[in-house]
Amino acid sequence: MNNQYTPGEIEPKWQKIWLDGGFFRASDGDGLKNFYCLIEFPYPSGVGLHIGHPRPYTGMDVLARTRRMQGYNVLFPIGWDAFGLPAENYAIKNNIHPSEVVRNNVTHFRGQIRRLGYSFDDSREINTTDPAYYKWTQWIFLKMFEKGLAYKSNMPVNWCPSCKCVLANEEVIGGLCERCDTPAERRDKSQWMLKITAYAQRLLDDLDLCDYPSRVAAQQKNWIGRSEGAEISFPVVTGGGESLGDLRVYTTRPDTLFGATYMVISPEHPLAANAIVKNKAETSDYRCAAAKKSDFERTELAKDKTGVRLDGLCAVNPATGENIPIYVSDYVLMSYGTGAIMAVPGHDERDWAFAKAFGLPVIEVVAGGDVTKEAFTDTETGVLVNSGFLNGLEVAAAKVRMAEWLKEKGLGEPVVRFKLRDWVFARQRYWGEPIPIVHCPVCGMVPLSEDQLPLRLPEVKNYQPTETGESPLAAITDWVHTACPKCGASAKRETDTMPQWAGSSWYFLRYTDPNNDNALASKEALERWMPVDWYNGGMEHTTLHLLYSRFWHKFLYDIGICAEPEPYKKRTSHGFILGSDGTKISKTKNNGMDPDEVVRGFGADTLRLTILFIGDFEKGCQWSDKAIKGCRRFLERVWSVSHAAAKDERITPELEIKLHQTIKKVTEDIEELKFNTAIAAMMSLCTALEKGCTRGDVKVLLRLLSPFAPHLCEELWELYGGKGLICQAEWPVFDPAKTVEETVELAVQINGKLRGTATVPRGCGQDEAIAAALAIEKVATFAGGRTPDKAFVVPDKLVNLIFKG
RNA sequence: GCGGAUAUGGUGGAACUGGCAGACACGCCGGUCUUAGGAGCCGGUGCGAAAGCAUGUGGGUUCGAAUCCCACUAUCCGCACCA
Repeated sequence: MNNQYTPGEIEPKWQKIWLDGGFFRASDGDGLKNFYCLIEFPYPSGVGLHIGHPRPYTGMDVLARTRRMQGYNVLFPIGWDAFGLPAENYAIKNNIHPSEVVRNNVTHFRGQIRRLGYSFDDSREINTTDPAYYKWTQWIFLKMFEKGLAYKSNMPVNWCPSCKCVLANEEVIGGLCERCDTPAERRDKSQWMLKITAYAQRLLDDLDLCDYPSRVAAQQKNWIGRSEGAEISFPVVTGGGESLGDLRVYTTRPDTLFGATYMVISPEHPLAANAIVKNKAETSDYRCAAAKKSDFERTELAKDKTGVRLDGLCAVNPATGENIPIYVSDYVLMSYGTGAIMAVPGHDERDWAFAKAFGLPVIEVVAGGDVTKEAFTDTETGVLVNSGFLNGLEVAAAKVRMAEWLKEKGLGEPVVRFKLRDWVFARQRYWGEPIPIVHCPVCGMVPLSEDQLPLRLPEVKNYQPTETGESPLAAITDWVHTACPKCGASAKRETDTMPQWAGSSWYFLRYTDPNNDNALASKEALERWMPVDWYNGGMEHTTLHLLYSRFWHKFLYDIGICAEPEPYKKRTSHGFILGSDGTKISKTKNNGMDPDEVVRGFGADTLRLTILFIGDFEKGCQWSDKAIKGCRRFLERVWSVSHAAAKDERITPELEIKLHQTIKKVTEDIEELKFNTAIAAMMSLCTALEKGCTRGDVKVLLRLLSPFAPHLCEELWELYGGKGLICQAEWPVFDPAKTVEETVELAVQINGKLRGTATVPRGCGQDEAIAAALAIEKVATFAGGRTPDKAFVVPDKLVNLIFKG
């Protein structure tokens, strides 16, 4: 008999059997209990799988395998998010076509993933760079164009000088390019935009329909950034009293209008370039200096307030009727609100700092603080003062009263604002979906018709990004020059491509029907599988992919493609995994692990177990080689105990309670992604089995363990289990009555201090428990015949006896 | 500054709804088998000689607090001149 556990042999064996048998293919049959379980599909980079991948994949694989054993028809797909800069940069460096780079990387990834024994549905693999796939990415874009949600606009965008490409706001982290940490510059460019802001309110409201962790929901809420306030008009006049129209401001504190002692406009505001301004040279210098600053510099230098007064102009505070000066300062952003503010230095920190720097008056209009020392920004406790008809009101009431007053006088109205900006949706690079729009000198922007999709990426010799900010596609004249689909005149194609986020914004829909050529997916398939039951992914995608894909899905819902307003029923997030030294994994530091190496050395099952055992799935954790050994040891023990088990199939009564307890624990822990404690429970069960057990006992453990260590369990199931494969076996069910012992140990305390334990029958009454506690020698000695003054009994848990004096 | 989280032995980490803190594992110590052990198996292992003391710090509530409340500190993540 083979008594050696040899993962190197049994793992490839089972991987082949699973694949050949198609055991993990989801069925599109009717009347089944369906479960759609999703991981974020990987970007197939050249270096292959790294430590970050196996953790979420293994976690979700455990869930998928468990669900199948519980009788569900499970969709657990994988695909490749393969457009994007790294493949293109690699292609440039090594002079290989990006599509070939992707093909090689995918082959590598697929092999690595297979060697880890994941139960992905191999028949539904998708690839965002496949024209049959991106046809539908382009189709969705055209639908958005049709509805006015995709538009071209000339506006300041984030430009990465290193990637030579624009970035979405979400891709700029602290002023730096997310990908290469180069400070992003601001450039004025005509760009394709998607009007995600049109969905801001719904993206916020519908968070209530989703089961998201609080940190995810909070982060999205924050990013959408809703605020309620008012827009107010301030008349602008020249020194001579001549009217120049109104200056509109947005404020969340209309109640403080009486305290507005000056105004500030952004350097980009049209009024800053007004011809009537007397100190034109000075203001113009300031505007140029601000324009030159990158966003990075503008935020880094944030705290020092600079600015220039517009001489020859002033505004009129509509509440007080007083003339107040207007300044230009870069602490006011053109991109939020109206690009102009009323400054209330008494009650806004930034205004206070500016007023101090420029010697401007500070007026207290909300009592409660000391505005000579700092701005008083509290809105809960203050009462209005120096504010005419608002005097004596609390802030909330003052806001209401002011809104009425503004409406009466026609000076302003309530407004809701969001921090969320529209999505910059074009990149000046080669390796992305071509935007299916033609620029016609006669008709303007003309969309391709549906039958002209997919618009394929042309072959090029040179993918180098250009210094001018034009896409490499612009150099392919054959491709660029085309006939207008509408009038036939000679026209030019759009040469920008879509960002990497395009393909991933709807991929989960394609899995439901991956080969459909007539629709992005059939209605039946979408209804069968959507919404995704459980989507696990990384926190880093909360404001990017998660928000973008919710937006696209809502749009598809609006045009009748999808039946549900939200794509994901439940979202969880695995913690970030750090290197063995507690820092971010990096190749140079050699603090990570190579999955292939661990598979070779210990086996895939050991790797799967280790990566889940190492800590709480949803919290961050540190990779450590130490844990591998213990997990491999455990599998060896399962191997030996299975061989050593008595041939009897009946369960041993002594173990029965432990078995039911473990089934309960493992089943419940998997639902909560508490894989680490589930594994601990199985280790403990294994220890119990080692003291003597039957094959029936072992079979319970094998089924519980099989989602975690599927190869080993298949092998042992084949040897001792019985019919079929363990991946198709039934998940064990526990009997709640059998999870509890007949007797329990009560903790016995005297005056709150633990003094011993007493064994009593489960469910015994108070008096019996107290009597048992008093019977303990130590307690009896202490009591010396006295009865306790008081006693607290927690049934089946604890007795606390109180003796006074 | 705002929002979200975390803090428990030598280490990774457990602990239901307030009820025996340290499950499970690593490491370490001892034993055993062995020509040998960086293998296996068995036993021990929070600190303290003990009374006792222990869940980042300081208070509080309670018969009883890792858990609840208040005030801090430290670390991590996200956002940040958003009016």
